[in-house]
Amino acid sequence: MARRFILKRDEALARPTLTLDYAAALNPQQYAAATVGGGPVLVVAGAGTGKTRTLVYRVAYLVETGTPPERITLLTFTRRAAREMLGRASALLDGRCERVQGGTFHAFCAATLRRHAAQIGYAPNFTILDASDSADVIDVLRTARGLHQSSRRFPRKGTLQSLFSAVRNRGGDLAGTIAERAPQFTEHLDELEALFADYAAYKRQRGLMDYDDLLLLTIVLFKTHPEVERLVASTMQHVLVDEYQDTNPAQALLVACFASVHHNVMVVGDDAQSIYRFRGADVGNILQFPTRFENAQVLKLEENYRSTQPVLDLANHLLSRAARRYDKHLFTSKKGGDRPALVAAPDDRTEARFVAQAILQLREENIALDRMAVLFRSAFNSYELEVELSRRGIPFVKYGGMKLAEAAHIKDVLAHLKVAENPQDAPAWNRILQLLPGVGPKTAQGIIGWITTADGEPFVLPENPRFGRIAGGLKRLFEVLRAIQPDQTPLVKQVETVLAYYEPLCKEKYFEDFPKRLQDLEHFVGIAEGYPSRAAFLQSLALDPIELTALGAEPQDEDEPPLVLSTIHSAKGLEFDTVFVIQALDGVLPSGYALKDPEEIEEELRLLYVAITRAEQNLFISYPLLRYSRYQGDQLTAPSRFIDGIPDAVLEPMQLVEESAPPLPQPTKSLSPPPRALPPDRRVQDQRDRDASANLPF
DNA sequence: TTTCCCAAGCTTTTT
DNA sequence: GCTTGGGAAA
Repeated sequence: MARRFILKRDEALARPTLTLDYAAALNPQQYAAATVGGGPVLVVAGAGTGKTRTLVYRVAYLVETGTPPERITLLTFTRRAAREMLGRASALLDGRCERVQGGTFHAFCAATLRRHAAQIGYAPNFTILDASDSADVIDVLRTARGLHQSSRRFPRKGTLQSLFSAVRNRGGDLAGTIAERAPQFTEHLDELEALFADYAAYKRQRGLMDYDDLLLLTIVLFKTHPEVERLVASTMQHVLVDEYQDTNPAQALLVACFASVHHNVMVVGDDAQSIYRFRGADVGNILQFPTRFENAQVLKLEENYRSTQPVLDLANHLLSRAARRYDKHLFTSKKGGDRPALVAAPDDRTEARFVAQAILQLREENIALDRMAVLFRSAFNSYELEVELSRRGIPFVKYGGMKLAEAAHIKDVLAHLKVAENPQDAPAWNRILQLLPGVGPKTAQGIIGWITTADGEPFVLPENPRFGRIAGGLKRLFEVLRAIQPDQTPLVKQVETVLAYYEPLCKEKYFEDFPKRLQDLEHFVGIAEGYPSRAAFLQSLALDPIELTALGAEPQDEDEPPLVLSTIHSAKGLEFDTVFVIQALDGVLPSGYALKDPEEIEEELRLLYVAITRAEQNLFISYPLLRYSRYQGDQLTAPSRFIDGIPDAVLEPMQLVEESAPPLPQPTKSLSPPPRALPPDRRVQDQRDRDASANLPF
């Protein structure tokens, strides 16, 4: 290691006057973490122990004690989290905290790579591929090799993409990954290897990077150009990493790089809340932090400020069932609180009715809608509930699931912008060319081959008789591209230009639900307004995707902040007064896919743990006894193995009872239709009789 | 070569 | 319920 020279602090700053009273605002453990000196620090923070608060105060403390805010880097899991923390720190202290560098690993790496692209043989305008873009690229390459028509079944593009990604973000090799995750494809290993290599070469050649590249190429950049690593690391006087339990090996390595000059790195996390193993996250990172970083201090936050003791009792109970022991026992000094309730509903629809009614009832008790959340394993688990909420006019937003930029029509528009930004972006070309009538995969490939190898002015169509049939369409497309090419044109103008061209095509392609899509497109213009440039816009959409469904929220009750529906993954780090966990079924939570691997089942258990520890006051876990399945009609279900057999003293069974129907009005002679059959009012009744609830006849 | 139609297959979580 | 893949018509 290089010799170190420690710069003394400026005299004026040596004894700073702190404007915040840290000791009063924080408990002793939080205070210790927020004000700890330099060096590597691991903060193990159980759920609800004020981790975010501590980080916010940590940022403020560093700024107050003289660290220039732009020398502090706060790495978070989503950009939303970074924004929120820096906003809170600013509110606490002053605007200086806004200048703290904050964001995700991916965003930070993308920015670094743009600055130093040339050093790894990329142009700075490289395009970022999201997972489905990347699958599309793989699909084209697969077809080019003729693998799609191999006699034995060959994995699909999505499967290939996730396999390739798994190989790269776990640092293994293809053969091993296939053996472990998809042994049925072992016979295709040679072809897969070749395709994998094609994919890497193709991206490099066309200036494309997928999510894994952002991290891995940054590491390559650092390793091949140590001076860049030093440069970057020397600007990072303090590195703070949130949700460290969900970092993958590449991210852990990056943290080490970032901290390689100043060694001031604080990582915060909770091994019991690690829920991104499927994405390559490795709990080992947090467990091995003390060995990886010399002289690391380990601090703990243990007292829970979020939840009532009954909620924590359930959380603790759940963790005690894990095969791996977690060194956690959450406690609170809060008194009182209701036992979490377990609700067995006869079917999905009744479950949805129960949740909707309970929400209305709680709202009557003055709990704001946005202080309540409904959490579930997978985005589609809430469909039934969404219908019910809409029917009752309860406003909601949904997080998780489909992203705006994943909708086909939005991808189409984006592809035009991407081509303008990076004319080498073959997958984007492929998309926009195939929108033209008469252009299919083959023609598109031909044109792309010609475009991406042609020198000189992009978007100028030569006189080429081969394109006769489609010349008109191509000509209009190229006019649009030329019009938007310079990024000096205001972004909104660019988007509008593309839309004017695209809308007729869109109408043609998606005739049935064109109006709905048109709405999204108009919304999309509104989003574009917030960005200074096309480049910034594209990067932001790739790295901080906007929830499609969050936009769809009915704005009918503009002034009432909406109820939150969210996948458990997307609810990470949030808290709510009341939480409903729905569809707590075996095969859903834990997911059916997880059942073959004990490690994965354990991750599902942690997922439920994360869900229930979001609750401050009220917690309801519900499941339907019958579920409608697309192939098999109604199916009997089993409650999640995680909640099965938890003592009533910890998780209280609650029975749903239908209000008895009002007496039927006497039929009259007139044939006027009966009054619109509104479903009778229902009551939630609390009964102790668990067995009766198991076979509700209704 | 494109496009249309039908059958088959599968369906998680996210940067 | 939706996407993907195959086959056949245009």
